[in-house]
Amino acid sequence: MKTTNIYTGSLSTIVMKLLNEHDSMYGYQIVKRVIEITHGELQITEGALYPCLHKLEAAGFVEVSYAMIGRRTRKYYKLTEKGTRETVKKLAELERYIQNMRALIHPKFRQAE
Amino acid sequence: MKTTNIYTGSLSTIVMKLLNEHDSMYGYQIVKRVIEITHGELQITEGALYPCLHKLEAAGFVEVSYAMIGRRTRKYYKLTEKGTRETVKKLAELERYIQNMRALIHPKFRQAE
DNA sequence: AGTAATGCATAAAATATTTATGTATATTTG
DNA sequence: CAAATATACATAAATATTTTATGCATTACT
Repeated sequence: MKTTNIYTGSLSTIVMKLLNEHDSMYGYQIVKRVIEITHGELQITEGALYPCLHKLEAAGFVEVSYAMIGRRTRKYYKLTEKGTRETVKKLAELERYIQNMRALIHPKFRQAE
Repeated sequence: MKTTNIYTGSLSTIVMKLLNEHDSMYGYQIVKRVIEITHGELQITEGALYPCLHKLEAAGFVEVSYAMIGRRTRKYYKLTEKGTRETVKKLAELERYIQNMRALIHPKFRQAE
């Protein structure tokens, strides 16, 4: 039984929060930044990241611009206003997740009934 | 774009921790207990729970016993020793997840480089 | 008697991620 | 300078997980 990945379902939250902080980022930069912040504990795969970014774009949560670096095209993603509102929701959801998991895991921390 | 479920990937951790606390539980009880603890915010579906329990059993993490309640059979799950060791790992993984997500979400909380 | 709750379970569809692969440019290092 | 590594995008197949839908049967409530 391959242990399930607990990070499943968190990718878009992570990406959107990073975009919210950095104003504008490109894919490779996101991958590196996550490794940096989590000290290598979380390594986003490109196969997950790019489809995620494309979905965010399709949903109107990010907008895209291009930059030429030498002869190479770099694709920048930036949160739209709609995307920023969605990010707020995602972060609130994450906070609730953490609170709920705390309640489940540390019964002492359970809120009053 | 249907928002992704952040609880994805956490089900077996939740189940194993509850089993660890309660010594022995049956499926329906797990569903109800999670609703109770999270004040209805997390509702485990049976379609997810039962396959999860069966996988835990196949992996040797839980063992099963039956009880007759009236004319109805109730199936109890109990952590094995191996399952308890796995639960410890899962909980450590969850703590790391929360720390990493905190580092990603609240840059102020980031650990020293 | 009919509805809701208890209790198990599976299957189809939807969703998400990992792994593998592909293409191309740029930089570092022996 | 050639080879290895890093940068940078992307997609497809396989895998994993969950939601939604369905089914069966018993028990409690109204």
